[in-house]
Amino acid sequence: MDEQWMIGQTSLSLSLNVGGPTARRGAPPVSKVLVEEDFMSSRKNHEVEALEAELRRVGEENRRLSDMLRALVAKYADLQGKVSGMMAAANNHHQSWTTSEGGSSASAIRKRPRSDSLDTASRNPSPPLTAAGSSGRLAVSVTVGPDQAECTSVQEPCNSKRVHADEVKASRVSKLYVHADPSDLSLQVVKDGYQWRKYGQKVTKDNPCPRAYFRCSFAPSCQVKKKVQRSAEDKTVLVATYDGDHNHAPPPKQQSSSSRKSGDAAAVRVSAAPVLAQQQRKQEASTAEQVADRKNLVEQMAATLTRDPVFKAALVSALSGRIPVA
DNA sequence: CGCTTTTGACCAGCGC
DNA sequence: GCGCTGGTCAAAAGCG
Repeated sequence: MDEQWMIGQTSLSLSLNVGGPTARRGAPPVSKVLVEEDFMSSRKNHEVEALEAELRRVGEENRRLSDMLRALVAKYADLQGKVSGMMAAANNHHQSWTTSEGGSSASAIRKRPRSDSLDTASRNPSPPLTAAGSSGRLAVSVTVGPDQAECTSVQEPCNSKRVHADEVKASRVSKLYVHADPSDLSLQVVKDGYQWRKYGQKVTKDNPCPRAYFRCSFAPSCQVKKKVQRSAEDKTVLVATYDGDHNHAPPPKQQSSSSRKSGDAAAVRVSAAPVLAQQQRKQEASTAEQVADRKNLVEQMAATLTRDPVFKAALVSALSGRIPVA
């Protein structure tokens, strides 16, 4: 987003001209003055004073809100700078990651050898982890990218296998939070454009709601896994944990909708919402794509803010104290 | 008939 | 070694 644009919009969105043109001193409607001048003169003076006071108050409110918006924009610019730094660092890290691709793979951390667990997982840029666009659902994704794990090289010998595996795993794990209808007990509502096959369900210790395990069924060699579980705190929130990167493109809409359960039209009406990891790995993206990425990032941020009760409360209190209750 | 889901069993890691 | 826990397998059932 362009903060210059935002600043430029402040006068548009916050110029609350409540008093209207008739509130100006010395410019009353001529026809009314002719007809009711004597009768209305004292009352009009009263109204003009009131309107002037209202105008001053609104102007003050406008100034305060503008200040708030400027502060918000400044904070946004600060955060954006940090994100840019992280992206640059990730780009450097990704280059070294890619060059070390020839050796053993991260899939070697798998506990059990399986016929389908041959190391075919590539380190291709992961497809967009998207927020499901089903009606009324709100999703926020959080990705832990390779840059956020210090030791991600799977070729380095490591004394602690456990720590090493955790680091490798953490480097490819991302979470997606989806607001779902609490009456819908299904864990299938986390639609992200990919085809998933459920292969297990387990009740975990820290959460009474069962956790469902999914595997990417679109490409047999794709080893991406997804865990979906309702949040223990808020059962309307589904937490989808993605493990690994898809080594293929997202299935076309037709194919995605051919699946019996995942055939929800809304499920494929997914925006190509980028997550940080994807942005970090796609420096070569075109300018148009970058603009779209930024737009989606802002949408995600807005969604996050609107879901934050603290933010809402602060906004309500800020506005309620300044907008008169007629 | 082929694919997906369900669900009990099994396995490995970890703490005691 | 034992029990707990998370993750996975695989047979059976369901569905279009």
